[in-house]
Amino acid sequence: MLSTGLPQGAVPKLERPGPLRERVYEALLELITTRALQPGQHLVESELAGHLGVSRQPVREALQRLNTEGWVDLRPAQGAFVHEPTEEEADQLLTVRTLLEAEAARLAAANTGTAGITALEELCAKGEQAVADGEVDLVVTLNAAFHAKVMELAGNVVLAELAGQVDRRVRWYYTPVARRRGKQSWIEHRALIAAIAERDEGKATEIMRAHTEHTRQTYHRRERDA
Amino acid sequence: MLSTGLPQGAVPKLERPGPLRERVYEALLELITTRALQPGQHLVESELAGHLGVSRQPVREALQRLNTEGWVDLRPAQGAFVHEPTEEEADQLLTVRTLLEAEAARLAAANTGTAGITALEELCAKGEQAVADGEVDLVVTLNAAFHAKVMELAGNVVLAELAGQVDRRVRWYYTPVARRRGKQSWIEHRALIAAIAERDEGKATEIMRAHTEHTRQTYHRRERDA
DNA sequence: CGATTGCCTTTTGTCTACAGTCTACTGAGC
DNA sequence: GCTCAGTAGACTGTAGACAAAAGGCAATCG
Repeated sequence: MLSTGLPQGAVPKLERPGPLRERVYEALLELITTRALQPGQHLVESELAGHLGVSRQPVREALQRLNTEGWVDLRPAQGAFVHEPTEEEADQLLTVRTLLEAEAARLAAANTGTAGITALEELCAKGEQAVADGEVDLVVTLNAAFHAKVMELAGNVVLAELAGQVDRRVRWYYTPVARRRGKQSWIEHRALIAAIAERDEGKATEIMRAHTEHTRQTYHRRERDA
Repeated sequence: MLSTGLPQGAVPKLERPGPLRERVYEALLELITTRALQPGQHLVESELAGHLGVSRQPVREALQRLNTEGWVDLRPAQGAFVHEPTEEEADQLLTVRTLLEAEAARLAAANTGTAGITALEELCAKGEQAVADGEVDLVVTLNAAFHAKVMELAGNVVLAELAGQVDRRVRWYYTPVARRRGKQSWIEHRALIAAIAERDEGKATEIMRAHTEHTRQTYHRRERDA
């Protein structure tokens, strides 16, 4: 026990900058997902290093991590290139996402108590409000938060980690068309909450599966309507 | 098109050593999975570097990759430690594995032609032979090969990648007890092949699910019987 | 005798330098 | 005019060196 009379949360924890490679990683991921770095673009280590004001080393480490996670392709002795999503890959990612999310819904239905339900309902309310207000970016954020919450309630850390990566990449592919699926999406969220509250595993699984399948179909409609 | 009259596979590809970090990565992974490096052990970069005859840099890069894949925990400014599997984590991992493998079985049933069936049957025959001969290591290898083949037939690269990582970690946790599940396992493999050959997606899914669930139960029996 | 504080060792985090390799361009030969 | 060899440039892959942070130990003060 600390014998100083300081109140618990008063000390701002003296924000440590954290490892440089982490921040470089975050920065690059941000640049990629926002399309500031376009697919296929050649990433030169020294350029990025100079641009970010660090040495090549942290940049290298960040690039390698991005490589293992599928964001960039690392061609030997040639450099890093932003990964170019293919139609097939997007479809496969969506398949996996459906699988993981559906399982998360099932586990959430099995484990969640009233506290969790309340949290979901709050997020859902916020989301519906954001849709009504036409705040597109906020809707996207809240949608991610909702799914993340379901994942959290599932209580499977391994599953959550995998789904986190898959989701982020799906969102990357999907961003250009994410705008159109607004209202209907939150209706489905409501149904999911109900199923979880009833602890109906099968129902929750099916609703989530249908929900992410709708997302996939929206994605595929992209080409025709674009 | 190459105009040289050389046969296609004749040139031994002039074996390039490949990036050092890759080889270091493989080496460390081998050391971890074989328990040469025990869970919780502190991995010192300079030691590993000296031991492997390389500089610290490739070791660092390998460690970071191992970190993102969950093999080691990288505590800031303190170093790398071999990850210590917990009971809970093992269970979650097995859950995810069941999920991924079952989906792979479903997709394999949907896509596989006669060539694929033949390949599976060959692997299965080899496996049964190895069980009969009591060649334990070979059985483990063939089991992995069989599941990898099913995954390949599923034709979903993303799914395969995820399952590959999960499987490898499961096998790490599971190795000490992997010995006991021999004969029964290959009977189930036979059933799975039949379901895939019939293109019965539901049946294939269920068989694979039951199969990996058996594995999980075997794992949990470990404590009592050990 | 116990707690605290300062120093010291160890290890990581970062930067700079050098060597190997691939690409693209230039110029000569056919 | 086209092809091919040669060469120069650029970038990555690797190594070594320096600085900063964390943990451990001992000496000191209460």
